[in-house]
Amino acid sequence: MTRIKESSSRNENKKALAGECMEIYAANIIGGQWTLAICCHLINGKLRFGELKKRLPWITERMLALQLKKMEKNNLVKRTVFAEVPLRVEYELTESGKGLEPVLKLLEEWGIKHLKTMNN
Amino acid sequence: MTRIKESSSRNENKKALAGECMEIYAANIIGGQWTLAICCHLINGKLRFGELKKRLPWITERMLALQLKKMEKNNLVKRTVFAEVPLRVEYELTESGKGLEPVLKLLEEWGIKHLKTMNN
DNA sequence: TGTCATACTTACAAAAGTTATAGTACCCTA
DNA sequence: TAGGGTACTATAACTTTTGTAAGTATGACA
Repeated sequence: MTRIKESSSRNENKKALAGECMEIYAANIIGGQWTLAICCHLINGKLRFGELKKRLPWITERMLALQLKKMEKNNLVKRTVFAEVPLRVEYELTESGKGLEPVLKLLEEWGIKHLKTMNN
Repeated sequence: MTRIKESSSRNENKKALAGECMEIYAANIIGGQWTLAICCHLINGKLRFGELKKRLPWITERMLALQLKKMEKNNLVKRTVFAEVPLRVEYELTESGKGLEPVLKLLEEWGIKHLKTMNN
């Protein structure tokens, strides 16, 4: 999972900020390059690894696997393995993950407005 | 400002995602390590460079300057220089920046709830 | 003349995050 | 026995972000 150095100033700062401020904590959790994109696709229901891959044409398998693992660890998605052949693994949002929906909506609204202010 | 390589896959992916999805666009804008922290402090009114520095004890001058410059470019903050001696420079949120307030609130609420789900 | 305060900037280095490419394990089917 | 599909993993290279330490410009003031 690309280990991080617990003792780096960078990491310390990040933890300190997230510790004293819940919006920063939240932003850290949803902040990976592909995290929100994955959320957007899962918000309509569960998907298999391969389905997600198809919907995110530019992601590499490694990144998809890494992000999903991180999201699972962060309690955003639930992973279910079906012992079939070929193997089937399904990913779906947890309750906490679904709770992001209003956040995403607001972010989207803000983004639209903000983009307009940038174009003049 | 630490130039980025326009042609990297990484940058292309980022642009593609932000282009098709406004919540990702928004997340990219507020996603710097210190961006939200700075917003939180400016939400109560304008502050000078040195005042911000005091309120963010672990930030380096370099990072503060970089983030503020990026936030100015992204139309989140307005920079005003007063030709006094010693120099005085004030930073305040733009209208767009102030528009982040409800987003921050929701993020905070989500963060609090989410944190609870992680502690058991 | 030298020191002080403010608001930066620069050069360099380290860390974290992302991408590229190839390979694994499982078991089914031909 | 060989090939195929699914869901990954391993390793290394590369890009971006952040940190460290030192230096700049300005003009007031002693």
